[in-house]
Amino acid sequence: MNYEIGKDYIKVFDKRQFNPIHILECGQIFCYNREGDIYKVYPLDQYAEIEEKEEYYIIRTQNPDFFANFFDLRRNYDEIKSKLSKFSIMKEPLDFGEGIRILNQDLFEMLISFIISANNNIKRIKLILGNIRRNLGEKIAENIYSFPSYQKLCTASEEFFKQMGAGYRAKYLVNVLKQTNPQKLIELQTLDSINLRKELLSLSGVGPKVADCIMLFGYHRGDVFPVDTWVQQMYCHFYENLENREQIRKNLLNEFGDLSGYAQQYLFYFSRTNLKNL
DNA sequence: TTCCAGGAGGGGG
DNA sequence: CCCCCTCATGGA
Repeated sequence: MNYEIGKDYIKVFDKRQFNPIHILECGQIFCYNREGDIYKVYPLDQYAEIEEKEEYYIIRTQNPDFFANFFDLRRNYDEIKSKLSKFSIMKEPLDFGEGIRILNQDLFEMLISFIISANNNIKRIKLILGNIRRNLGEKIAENIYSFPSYQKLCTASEEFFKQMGAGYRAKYLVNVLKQTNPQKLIELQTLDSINLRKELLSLSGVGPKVADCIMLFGYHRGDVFPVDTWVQQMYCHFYENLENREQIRKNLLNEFGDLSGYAQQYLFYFSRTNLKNL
């Protein structure tokens, strides 16, 4: 893709392959804010601001290399979209979510974030994670705090996570911090998707859907299809009435193969914002 | 008031 | 294996 890296910025010229609104609002990330025309993004302990210019988007950051990888800039999404466009069901979602990219997010942050996401809504997920950041993280910008380190999170109690709003998921968080750590998650990268999924499923608070989200947004696996309530509604609307999410997942994986992860994100974004009006 | 949200854990059959 | 229930919380 056409982009330019400077000392403290990245300019992205191909607006059809990079739309910060769709990238950030499509449900894959919880650490961002919009202030006027500027998007502020703060994965892990990094920080960037994105603004649209006439000929390009500019990402202002002290760590452009990190965000070039974070925004998956080296991947050509024209190819992916071209292949996906052969599926008739993808026509509208591709148009609606033009410029979506699958982010390369931190494994440990994905684990914690998507445990909290279970049976929850995005607004409240952002709220809970923001509470945890504000209480355990370090200030990295005005009113913005870093994602806490593993060591810092380990000092937190179940009662603390409940106070942050995590509800009954507080117990899962305390448990999972004992089961694994960031380094162990990195070491799982070498596993094939079947065994990686098996390992993730052994963790507290990680079921089929959460495991698939971690694999897609953290490990960037294309051969996963997270099935949540929106995907299920989408499937019942466009394919057939099925209540078994595991069966839905298998069918969609069989349909989209290694492009499943990308297809899922377009379909999820489209369904969550439009399906209720169809 | 009831229902729902990027579901998972646990028990019983 | 499957089916059923429960688990906080806040907005609609």
